Amino acid sequence: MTATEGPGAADGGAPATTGGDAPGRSRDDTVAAVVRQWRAVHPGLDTGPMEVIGRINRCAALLQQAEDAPLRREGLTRPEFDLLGALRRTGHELTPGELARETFSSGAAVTKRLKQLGERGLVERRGDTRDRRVAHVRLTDAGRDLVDGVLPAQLAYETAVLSGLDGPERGELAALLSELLGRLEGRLGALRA
Amino acid sequence: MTATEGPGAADGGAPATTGGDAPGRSRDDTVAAVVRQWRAVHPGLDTGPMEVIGRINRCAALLQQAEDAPLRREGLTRPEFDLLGALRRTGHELTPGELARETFSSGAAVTKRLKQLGERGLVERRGDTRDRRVAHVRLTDAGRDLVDGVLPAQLAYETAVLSGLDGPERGELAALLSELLGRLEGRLGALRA
DNA sequence: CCCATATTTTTTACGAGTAAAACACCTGCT
DNA sequence: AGCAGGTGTTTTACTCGTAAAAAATATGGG
Repeated sequence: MTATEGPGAADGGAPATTGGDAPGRSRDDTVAAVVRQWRAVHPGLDTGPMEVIGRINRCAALLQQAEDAPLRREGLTRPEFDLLGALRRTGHELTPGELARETFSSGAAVTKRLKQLGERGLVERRGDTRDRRVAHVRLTDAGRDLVDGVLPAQLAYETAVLSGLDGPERGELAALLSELLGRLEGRLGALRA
Repeated sequence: MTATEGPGAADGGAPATTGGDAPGRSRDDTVAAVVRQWRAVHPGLDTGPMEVIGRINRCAALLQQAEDAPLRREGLTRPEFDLLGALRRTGHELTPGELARETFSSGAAVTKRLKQLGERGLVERRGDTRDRRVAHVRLTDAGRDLVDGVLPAQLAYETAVLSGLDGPERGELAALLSELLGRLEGRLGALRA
């Protein structure tokens, strides 16, 4: 989780609320073991959400470690690649603020990354003529080439990492995650109390 | 996801490989938008895995922010809680090395956390009598009470956060994630080349 | 016109994690 | 016994992200 997370986390739920049974027999992953321990210690607790949240966290941690491999080969961290990718996929210049929103990171982090990427000749900046507070950032040719060169390797690697899931399973997983994500994005700000 | 990630990341796939259609109509989440942008710029690319990996990363990021709330109220970070939780759910003492494995973090990180948690009176340590390199860490009464006090709030909060998914959906999602996680945990070490 | 306030970006101070080296200690071989 | 090499833990040096303050500029009301 990024970095910071773990299956040692607070998640492990009872199969009680498990409705439809999916394909494949129940593999015994780390989270299942953690859940069993919690249930043994606190039999009364509804550990349901752990099954989902714990696994999302752990999958994210493992996937990121894996995903980083092709990026690292090109000397990029994932946040850096995210920034370059945002510029590449939108196809136009973005301000630091827009980049921060686009990559879900703080403005300060974007400032630092831009400085580094600029020194490496991957991005350029120009000031806005109307409003002299704002800057406009764009990819250099080298930056664009780097993104275009890394992206296929990145996607191929991700495909390999996901190869355990067949087509329909992957589609179902994507759909369920989309459902969850849609709700999280819509409602989380309000819940954050 | 620990930490460092983002939907600005390299994920966004074509619905091409999407087999079985899940319940609910396709919500338009952030990842879907990112995927559309990538496909517009690179029409030939198989963006399939993005749909899954991008969403897992983004969900992990959002969930963690949400999850942190009940923990923060008690002055705990998630890694700290993971460490205390490992001690609580196993029910016995653990060595720093075991704690590192159990919480999927580095030994150095565990050393630092133990120091802080020790200063707060939540854990205690004693040296092994046979092998004087190893230490044994256990929860103090205060530590155990803290975990037991926070856990219900934590789980309740997680339930609320997941309330967008009904029972069967949650079960299916847990099953699919378990499938993926099982394979990742088994195979990732080998793939890490 | 000038001031108060808001906005965009950068700077500062600091906390947290990591990798690699350092320590301290064990174990087995000779 | 003595030492080579291995294991468990901590320390060191460094990187990276963040929150909060600062800097620079815009905007609207009096």
